Amino acid sequence: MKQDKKESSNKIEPTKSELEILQVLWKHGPSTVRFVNDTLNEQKRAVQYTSTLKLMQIMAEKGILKRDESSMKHIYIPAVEEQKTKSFLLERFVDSMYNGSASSLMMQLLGNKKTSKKELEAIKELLKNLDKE
Amino acid sequence: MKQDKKESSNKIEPTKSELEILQVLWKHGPSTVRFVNDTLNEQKRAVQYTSTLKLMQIMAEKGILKRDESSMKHIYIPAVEEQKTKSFLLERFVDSMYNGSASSLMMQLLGNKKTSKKELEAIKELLKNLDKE
DNA sequence: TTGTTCGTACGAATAATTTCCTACCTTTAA
DNA sequence: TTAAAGGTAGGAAATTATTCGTACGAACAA
Repeated sequence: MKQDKKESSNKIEPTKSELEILQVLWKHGPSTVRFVNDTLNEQKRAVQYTSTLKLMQIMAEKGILKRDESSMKHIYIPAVEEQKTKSFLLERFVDSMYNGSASSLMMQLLGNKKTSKKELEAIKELLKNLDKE
Repeated sequence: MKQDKKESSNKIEPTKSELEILQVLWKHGPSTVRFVNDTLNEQKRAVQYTSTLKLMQIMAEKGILKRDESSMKHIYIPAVEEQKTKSFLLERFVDSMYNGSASSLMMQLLGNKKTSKKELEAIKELLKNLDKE
């Protein structure tokens, strides 16, 4: 039995705008276009309703989103789990920017002025615990 | 005295292709278009010389690259230091993907199957040392 | 000197992404 | 029953990014 249904290609390659939409869906769960559009306008930038609609339709076509058409107001939901997608994107980022070296990225993170003391502490704590295993 | 010269905007927003070119320059230092193009063709994908030329010219216009035109073969060099650019891009990535939480990213990294044992060890080591300070 | 090779400049074609207009249907309140 | 509000679909336009053809000058070997 095949694993995937009908996605022509199962590449997860969200564009910048698509990622913004995914953020909203990840944060708030399955949503209508109206909700996503409102949220984008509040939190990001002015964008026309039909623009968001179109984009989400395209994402559904591509297989990035699934949608429930049972009611008139379609409900959209990410086709792939948040963690899986983020893992993939992170991996790609590390590969292209740090030649695949996670520890290089770490170094950068630790040296980054923008990473707060609190964050640093949290990271240290995290690793300390991990070390005990 | 102003800090910047004539760059209309000093936003560092390299596109995907531009990033590929930056990688080459970061790795090999100031280079000619010919060298960059050859490297891309060897290590990445088939691309015409004039395409790489055009892109690098555009990058120079944007202020992403500087160039030395003293000899016929122009020499290109990144306008911003590797670390600075990488820091910026990493920060943006963390902000958009992990809501600014570096430790969240860490967690992801540690849970990622693709992060090798060796990498994990290196990271632990890194943090262990950092902890002593 | 002459032709071949290698370089830049620049315009335009193509591709990818994003935006929005228009048409038309459904729901709802008057 | 009708008008207004709110939905979807789809095409086309606008924007951004990428690719490459053509023109032409400089270097160099024959």
